[in-house]
Amino acid sequence: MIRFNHYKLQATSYKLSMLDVEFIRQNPDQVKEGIAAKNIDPKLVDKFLKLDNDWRVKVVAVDHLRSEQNTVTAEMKKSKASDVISRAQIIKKQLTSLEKSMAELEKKRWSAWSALPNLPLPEVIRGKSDKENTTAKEAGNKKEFNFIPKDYLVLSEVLKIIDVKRAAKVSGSRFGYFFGDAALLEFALIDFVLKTLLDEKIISAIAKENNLKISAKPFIPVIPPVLINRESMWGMGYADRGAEEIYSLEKDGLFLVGTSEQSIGAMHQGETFKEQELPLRYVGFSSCFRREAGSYGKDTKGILRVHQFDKLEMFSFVSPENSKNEHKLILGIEEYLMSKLEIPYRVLNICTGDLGDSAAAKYDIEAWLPGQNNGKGEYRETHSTSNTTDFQARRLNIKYASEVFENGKKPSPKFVHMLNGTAFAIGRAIIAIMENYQTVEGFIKIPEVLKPFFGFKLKDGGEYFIRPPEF
RNA sequence: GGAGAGGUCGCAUAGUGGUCUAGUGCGUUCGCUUGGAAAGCGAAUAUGCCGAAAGGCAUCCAGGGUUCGAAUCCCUGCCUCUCCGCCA
Repeated sequence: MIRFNHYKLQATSYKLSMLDVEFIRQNPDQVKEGIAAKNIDPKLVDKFLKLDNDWRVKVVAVDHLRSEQNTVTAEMKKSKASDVISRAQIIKKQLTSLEKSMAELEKKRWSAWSALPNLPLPEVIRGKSDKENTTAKEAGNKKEFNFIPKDYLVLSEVLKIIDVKRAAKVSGSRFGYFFGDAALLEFALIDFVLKTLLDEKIISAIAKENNLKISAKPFIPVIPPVLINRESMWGMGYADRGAEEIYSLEKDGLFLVGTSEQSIGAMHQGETFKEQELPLRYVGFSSCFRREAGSYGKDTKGILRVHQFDKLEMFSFVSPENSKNEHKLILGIEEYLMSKLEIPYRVLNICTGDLGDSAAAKYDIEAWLPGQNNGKGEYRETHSTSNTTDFQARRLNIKYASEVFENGKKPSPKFVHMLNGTAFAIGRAIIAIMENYQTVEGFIKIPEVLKPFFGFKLKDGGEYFIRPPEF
């Protein structure tokens, strides 16, 4: 169990905020509704408000006393009379004890505040668990196989491209080696994603396809650190609930990212963008690390659920009025990538009960895996995109400043909205390719869109099949 | 890992116990000036909290300590730079 020390953060983070305090005070019922919809006890709101109120009373008292102290200190410059000194000493004593009790309240208030998750957007379906997620659409043609399609693990056994047994010797369960063409598939997917996300024309076309009036600014490729500090992890909203999912290096105070979202989002902490710099879009590539502590017994075989995998991740910083469209654009890109790969998928609207702490809205994409369920096929999650609105931005103090005057003045900087979405989780994408592109012989045909990368291997007829080593 | 230097208001710098409610320069904004601009002149220019407001309080990397009083003194941590060592 990892323990995050919020109190250490508290003093440096008093400038920061989680949910807007003023909003919680003015709209407690709305906050309770949103929290309850996420299956979190709405009484936390009352707990926070009580502590908030007590703390404010203390702050006023302390400020008043400090003001007195400043007055006496100023007198002291002129006269060091004994009555002035004794008054100063009395104030100091009172202050010391008052400040102590204020600090205690501040800690309690801080952790109560910190425990409140982001609120779901009003249009998100209210639901208890993933069972109440709804299917927004199904897309792509499921191939008709004239044989029973095999599970990717069965295929790789013969093809010798994924090895979990040796990985178990070296690292334990839930790890894998990717060999040969499986490794090349990873590089091909990276190549394909970058060609897509760096191309303004493609992004513009995707926006048009989805009827979005939105900038077609390309993504900036980034390879971020995978070890990040506590403040950054906390700021991205991953340190409170679900901390047991995170690998930590206690000795160094560092944490392994579960997704490059965490290191990309946190890199702009404390910064203020100019409005014209937005949207700011990144596509990150990194290894991702997950303890999978809560998933004992789930997907224990193979590489569907592993402790380490590589992922290409989209991340956007946008102004608040653009975040819903940005979310749809990211979903649109995910769908574009899947449709270009010609893998059938469905899009899920994630209900409130299945949202994480930082998300206000979320869509998942599940790819069709024909080899699962004894060849009957099954949908499995491959993509996920969340709009965290201003939740992460508040915790990390990321704002943007408008150059447009309002009432003859520049408005003060506002919090940005931050969004993330999977381009490809490589392992799962490779699984989807293997199962959807398998042949009766147990070979894997390379998808059309990935062919350019495999150009040097293309055989007669411009095709290339992954085959067992003896071929 | 060893030795040294340093972290001050957007940037650059001054500041070694009360005169710092932090000076100066640059940048930025507004005004004057101008046919228009530049220059010049004048003014403004951090954030957070409490407050209806007036105003008050806090913040000089962070945390702790000394003191009636800390940017300044002491301790700890983090970060940056220079040199040495090790290293893809």
